[in-house]
Amino acid sequence: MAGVAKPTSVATDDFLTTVFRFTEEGKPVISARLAETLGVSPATAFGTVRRMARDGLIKVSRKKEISLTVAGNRLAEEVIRRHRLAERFLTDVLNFAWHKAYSEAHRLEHGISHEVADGLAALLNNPTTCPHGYPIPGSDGYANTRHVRSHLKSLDEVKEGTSVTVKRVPEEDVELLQYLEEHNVSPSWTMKVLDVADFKGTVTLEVDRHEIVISTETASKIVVKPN
Amino acid sequence: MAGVAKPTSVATDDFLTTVFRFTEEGKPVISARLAETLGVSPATAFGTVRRMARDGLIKVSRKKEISLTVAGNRLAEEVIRRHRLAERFLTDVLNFAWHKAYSEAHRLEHGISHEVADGLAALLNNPTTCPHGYPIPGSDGYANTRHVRSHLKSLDEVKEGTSVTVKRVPEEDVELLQYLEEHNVSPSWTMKVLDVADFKGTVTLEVDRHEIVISTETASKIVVKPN
DNA sequence: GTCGGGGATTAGGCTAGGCTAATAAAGTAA
DNA sequence: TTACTTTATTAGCCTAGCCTAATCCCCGAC
Repeated sequence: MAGVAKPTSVATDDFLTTVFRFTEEGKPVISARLAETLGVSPATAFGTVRRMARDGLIKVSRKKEISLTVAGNRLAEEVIRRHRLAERFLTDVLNFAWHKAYSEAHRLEHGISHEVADGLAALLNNPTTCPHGYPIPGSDGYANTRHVRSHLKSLDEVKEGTSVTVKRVPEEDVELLQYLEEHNVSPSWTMKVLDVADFKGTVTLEVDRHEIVISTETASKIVVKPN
Repeated sequence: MAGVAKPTSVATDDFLTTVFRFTEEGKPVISARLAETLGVSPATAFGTVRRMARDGLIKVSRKKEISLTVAGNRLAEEVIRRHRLAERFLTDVLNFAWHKAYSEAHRLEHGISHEVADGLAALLNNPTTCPHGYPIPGSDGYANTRHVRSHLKSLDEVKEGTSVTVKRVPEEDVELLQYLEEHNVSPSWTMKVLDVADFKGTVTLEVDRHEIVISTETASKIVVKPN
C-alpha cells in the first residue's frame, strides 16, 4: 500500500545503527549524542534526524528522546546483521584482526544484500554473535537476546576473586580493541578478577596466565558471566 | 605533493568503470553513451564528466571523446578488480548464479578496501578472471591482457564447422547471462559453430550436446578462441 | 528568581548528483 | 544547401548531507 521502501543512504544507515546500538546498551538517545558519535555537527544531526522522522524511521519524544519505529528497527537490525556477519567473515575467513574487521565491516555493510547476508551466514555456519560477542539479528535465538541480560554483568560490578567468562567487549575504540585482542580478553575466554581498586579507578585481571590492569571505566564496557 | 586522493563516490566509480569497460572493448566513449549505459540524463552525465575532468580522472578530447587519465585508470582498475573478485567470491564460494553475482558485486565493489580485495584474492587462490572471463586487474599476467587479444575472435567472425573455446561472455544483460549460464556457454567450455546464417542474422551452435541459436548481434559479444 | 550551560533549532551556504526543458553545434543524408 | 538527427551545453530546480554562526529554550544550581 505505502509503496516500495525507499533505499536507505549511508548516512541513514549510520544513524539507524547508532540509535540501535545505544538502545541495545540502554543508553538514552538524543540528537547531540548522535552528532558526537557520528562525527557530524549538531545541525547536521538535527537535519538528518528530522528527515528520518519524516520518513517514519524514528520517533522523537517531547523530551527529545529518539527511538526507532518498527520500520526503523527492522532496517537497523538488517544493517547490524550485515555488519556483524561481515565482521565474522573478515575475522574467521580472511583472518583480519578485530580492530580492522570493525571498520572494514562498516564500509561493507551498506553494500550487502539480504541474499548475500544469507549466503555469508550459511558459509559461516549461522553464527549467533559477532567476534566481539554482540548478537547477530536474525540468528538463532536472537529474539531472546535482550532478556538473557540477567546473568550478565559488566566487569566493574564483579567481586574480587571471581572467575568470569567474557561475553562482549566494546567495539568502537580501535586501540582498545587491539589491546583486548592481543591479551585474549575475548568472548568465551575465562579470566579472574584479582583486584578492584575503586579509589584509583583500576581493575586487575588474570587472563591466560598474565595480569593486566584496566580502568573501571573500561571494565564497565566489558560484559561477562560469572562462573 | 598533490595531497591525499579524494575518496571516490559511487557515481564516480560507476563512470570510471564504464569508461574502462568501453575502452576494454575498443568502443569509443562519449558522454551520451555513458548517460545511456548508466541510466542518467545527458545533463547529469555531462555534469559528472565535467567534475571528473576537473578532478583529473578523465580527459575529454576536442572531438568530445572521453578517456581515462593515468590516475583515473588506476582508480578504475582498482574498482574493477574489486568487482571481479567479488563476483568470483559470490559464484565460487557463495554459489550465486552469474546474473545475480554481477549485480551484487556491483553493490559490493564500492565498499571493498584494497586489503579486503587482497584477502579475497588469496582466499580464491588468486584468480585471473571473473566468472565471465574478464581479466582481474592486478592478477597474474594482467599487464599482458590487452596484447593477447590476437588469438581471440568474437563468435560471429568464426567460420562454420569450427570448434572453439569460450573465453568471455557479455556481462550486462541479466536475462542473456542467465540463458548462457544455463546452456553452458561459459568460459573454458568448448562448442562448435554449426551454422552462420547472416541473411537471417543467426548463429547456430552445438554446446554440451545441444543445439542453440543466438543472433549474430549476440554472437559478436562472445569472445572465443578457435581450437 | 536568575543565570549558566547543554541542547535544539534556525539561518544561510556549499557540493554532489539528479531532472526537465531549451538551445547550440555538428555531422549526415538527401 | 537544406533538413534531420545526434550530442553537447546551459539554465533552472530539487534533495541529501555537511558546515558555521546565531538564537532560543529549558533545567538545575545558587
